[in-house]
Amino acid sequence: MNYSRQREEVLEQLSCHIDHPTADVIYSELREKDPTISLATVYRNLKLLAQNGSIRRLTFVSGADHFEHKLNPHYHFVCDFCGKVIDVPMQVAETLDEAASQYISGKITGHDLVFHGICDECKAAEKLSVRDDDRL
Amino acid sequence: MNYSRQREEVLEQLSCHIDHPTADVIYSELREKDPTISLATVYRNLKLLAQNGSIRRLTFVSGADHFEHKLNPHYHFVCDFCGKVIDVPMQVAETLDEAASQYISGKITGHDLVFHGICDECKAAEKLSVRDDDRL
DNA sequence: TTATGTGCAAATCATTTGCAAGATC
DNA sequence: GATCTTGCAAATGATTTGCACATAA
Repeated sequence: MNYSRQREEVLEQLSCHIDHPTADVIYSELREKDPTISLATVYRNLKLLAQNGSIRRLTFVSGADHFEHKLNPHYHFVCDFCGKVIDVPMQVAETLDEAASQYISGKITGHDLVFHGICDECKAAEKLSVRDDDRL
Repeated sequence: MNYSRQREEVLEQLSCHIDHPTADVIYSELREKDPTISLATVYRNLKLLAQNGSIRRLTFVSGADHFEHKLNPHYHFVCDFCGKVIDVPMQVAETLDEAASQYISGKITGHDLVFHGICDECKAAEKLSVRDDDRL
């Protein structure tokens, strides 16, 4: 990955946020300093930076939202290669909510726990062909 | 909420999935049984059903993706009213990954933990005015 | 017989892509 | 100079909305 002023700006702008802005927020803020930067460049660089691990995209699964019928509460596993969502039938840890309540002032009603990794099928496929990570 | 055949169909179609389909998948499947149902109706009903708690929409924050500069790993709190994302500086529980690995066959690389609830500002505002939950 | 829900098409929002021009190595 | 990156505008994908008609209470 070559150097680019715009990518540097995107990273710097994100770094000075204590909250978690959207691409559009970053774009609007950058426009004030650099009136020619384009939204596409912001999106492109956010994606690149997320792929190389410098920043994190907060998302459950990329693409369209997924739905499930509400049964008993449970956790999920998302394959970061194919995007598949699998239920994890492990015990839900209610104690986590109590632990977190000491750190935030709002009222906690529950939590979502999503494990990330590679599913068996993708793990097998990965051995054969290296892929360019288009997700993230 | 009145009864509607279409809403019933959406709920039933989702119930018979062990995976986590998108709105479009539900729509395509329903079209075979009920060739006149519209995509808008599927979206509308998925939203209503999620709002009334019958089903769950799998999403981190609704709307555009959010980004953060990667510091040390940490958890998040999302206000279900205003959508705000706040860092939770509690200790990350690596033991969760081990626990989950007994239930799934893929390789786990990490996890995301998102607490849900109501932030202080919304909690205060809520006392004054009841809102119609447009999120979800 | 009023409020609610539907189907359709158009609108909107988030994100990506094609392409010609500019920057980097 | 070959390759990577940008800006712009157009394209795409996901979801919502306006409106006239149909259905439920």
